[in-house]
Amino acid sequence: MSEGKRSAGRPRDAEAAGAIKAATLKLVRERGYEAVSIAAIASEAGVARQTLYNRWNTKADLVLDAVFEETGRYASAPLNDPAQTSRMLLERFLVQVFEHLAENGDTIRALIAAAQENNGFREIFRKRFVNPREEIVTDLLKRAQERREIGQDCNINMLSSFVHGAFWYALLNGDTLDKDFARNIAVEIFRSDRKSSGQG
Amino acid sequence: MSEGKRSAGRPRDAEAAGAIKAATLKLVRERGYEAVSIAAIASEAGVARQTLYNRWNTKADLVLDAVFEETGRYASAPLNDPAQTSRMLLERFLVQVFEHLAENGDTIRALIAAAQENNGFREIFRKRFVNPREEIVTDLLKRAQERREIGQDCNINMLSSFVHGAFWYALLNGDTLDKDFARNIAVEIFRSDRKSSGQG
Amino acid sequence: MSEGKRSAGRPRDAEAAGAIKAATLKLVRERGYEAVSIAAIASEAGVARQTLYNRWNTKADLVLDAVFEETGRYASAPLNDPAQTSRMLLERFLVQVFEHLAENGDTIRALIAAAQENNGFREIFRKRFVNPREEIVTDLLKRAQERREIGQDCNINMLSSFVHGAFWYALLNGDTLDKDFARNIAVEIFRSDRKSSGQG
Amino acid sequence: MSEGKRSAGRPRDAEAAGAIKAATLKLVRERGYEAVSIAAIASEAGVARQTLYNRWNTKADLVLDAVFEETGRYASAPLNDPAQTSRMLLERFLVQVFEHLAENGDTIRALIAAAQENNGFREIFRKRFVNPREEIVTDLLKRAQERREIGQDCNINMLSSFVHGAFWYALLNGDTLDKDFARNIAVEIFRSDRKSSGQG
DNA sequence: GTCTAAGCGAGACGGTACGTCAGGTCTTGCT
DNA sequence: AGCAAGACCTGACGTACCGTCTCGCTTAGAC
Repeated sequence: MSEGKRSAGRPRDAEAAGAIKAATLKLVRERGYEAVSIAAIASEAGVARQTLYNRWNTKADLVLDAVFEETGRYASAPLNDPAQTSRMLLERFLVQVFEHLAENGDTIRALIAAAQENNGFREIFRKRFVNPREEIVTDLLKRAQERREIGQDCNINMLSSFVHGAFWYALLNGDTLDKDFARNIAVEIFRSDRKSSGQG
Repeated sequence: MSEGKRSAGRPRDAEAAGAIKAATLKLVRERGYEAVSIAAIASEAGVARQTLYNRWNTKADLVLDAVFEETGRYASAPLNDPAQTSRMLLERFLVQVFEHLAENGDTIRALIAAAQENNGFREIFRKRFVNPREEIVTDLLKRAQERREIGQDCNINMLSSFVHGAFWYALLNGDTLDKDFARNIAVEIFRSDRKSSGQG
Repeated sequence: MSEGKRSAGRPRDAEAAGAIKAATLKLVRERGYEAVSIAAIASEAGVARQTLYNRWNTKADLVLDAVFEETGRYASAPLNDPAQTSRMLLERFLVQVFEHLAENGDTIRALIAAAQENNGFREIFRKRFVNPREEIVTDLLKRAQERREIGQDCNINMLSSFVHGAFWYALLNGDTLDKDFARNIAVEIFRSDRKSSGQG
Repeated sequence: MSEGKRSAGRPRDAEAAGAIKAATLKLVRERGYEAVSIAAIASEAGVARQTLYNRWNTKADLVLDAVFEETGRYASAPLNDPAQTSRMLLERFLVQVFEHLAENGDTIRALIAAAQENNGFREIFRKRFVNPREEIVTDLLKRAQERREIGQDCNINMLSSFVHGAFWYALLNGDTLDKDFARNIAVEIFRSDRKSSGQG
């Protein structure tokens, strides 16, 4: 009863979606986003080209879906572990993200690129990818504020932008995202002695 | 000594380069990077398509050149004005940048996207575009450190990444880059009371 | 049994082939073989350029097909009319051929030219165009030999080469192929008093 | 006095013409007429492309010149040797021609092809190549007629067309032109017993 | 000895055509 | 109504030639 009236006609092949997403991820990782054609994905998945068009509007949609299949389920309960400092939690979060990017960075970069060339896709990408991750960090920072690990009038959103911006900037410019980088971000966000007057 | 020996053969049409770059900028602004074909640029410039291929290897090269023609010469003596706080100088720099991006943001976004799809171009883009701007901010921050406006052991490069990352992130996600945003960045970078302990 | 199993997928547009061949013939007749581009044919036929590439490998293949469409079905039952001398039959055949060439001579010349520049095409042209016509003449000459209208040890193939050679030579050199020419060929092939000794 | 007033300016490089023609022949023999570009000839000859345009209007003109340089000087005094039958003389002439074609056949075929695509060139080709060779055969046949080796009312021009037509036809269709073929042509042209009535 | 006219090497230029590729739509018969 | 297959239209790509042009340099005879 849950799904209302099943529409007439042949139902969609249940295995097709999985095969297509798997093929998409495989090819995008191997060759890069731009070098992969829709025909190549269909062929790799053993599926007719039209089947892709039946389910996704654009290549970007499809790749986004494929990446999320794998990616959507990360993220981690322990980010509000009260036994840890917020700095430690942020660092741990970033290490997780960077590990994910070690494998998927090129694909993500391609998605960011695709988002620049298609406003509709940029919205989808923002909603399904950017915003959820942003929320994780702003939540973390809010708790830090509650726990007095960070100043009351700090601009949480701006700090979040610093965090994400820093690694987007690095990612897009080809810098390596390693544990040091994660720690350095966390350190600098939570630094108390930014102003030298604190030392006088 | 100026230009060495002129190579043999008919010299390149001096006006063509200008016309091509102008046409490129015009079309990229009107239609976006991906929607502009080489043929369209050639036609707009009143030039044979082959002439473009004679001078640039890829569309990205050409657009980069065209953008730099206009863009390379901004940037601002007064960033070391000793009568101003570094926070004010940073804010002023960001306002300048954002004004430039108001017109060229779409093109820059397209270039960043193109850089993700072509490693060679990413290097060029980094050298000719990213690094110079980064240097402006790190220089500013170093002087701030010398003037004790910022802590001695702050990570200058990380703060610079925060600055650039913040507005790249906003730019790529479709946020507006206005004067408030510029001020907020500067405020947060130079905040003294980040840690709540400063209030205890 | 007629056409075997129809292959999957959308069938080829049945009208397209006709339109394309008609356009091809029209343009080749108007402008000559070399001056006709594939794009022009496609445009004249109201069809995408790619459609031509889907069906024919080269312009020569296409033109050959187009010419044969019109040309393949001539040729004439009455060439073994026993009430006529072989000389008359040959003359009548040549008149038919020359009438066809009056309209298609330029196209045929272009095909012969194309055959010189492409060995594969020369083979096709020979099989589909040259050999069938040659056979008509050799058959006629064989019957003439059986009917004692021509010497028993005459070299039929050589005489056939004389016939076709004579009008190819004329065609390719721009001479007119009229009824007189047809008659003169037939007369000379069947001449009894070639050697002056026959007059002594 | 012979060559009128020499025009002012730098005289044409005397060696260039030779080098260009040699390069032309070499490349046309190696690659075929259509596959050779003017740029390739210029490059092979070590000469500027414009130099070719200064001296020849089209590629066909150039190739024609190049072939004639080598070819114009054949042909043979002994074709009126009174001690030989005309049949023998014709055979000998054809053997000479076929030997020449063994090396230059492809080039000649290309020229014939080029003549079909350019009326102006066809005229030149006819005057400088076809007619002289035709005259050799018609002269030979006229002498044969005077010597009563051939009937008085034979159509000399038609027989000449048979001779040239036969080997053009063979050449253009890719048949081999060997000594047997030469003999068979001569035999058939001079056959006395064409009509079987001659045997009755 | 300049002057002048032309050829030359080099190579850019406006064109035109090529053959390929990809995207997105459509039309079949089959499931 | 979805699917496999594949033809179709559109339009961009990068390459190859063509014939013309524009440079700076060279080569001569004319003045």
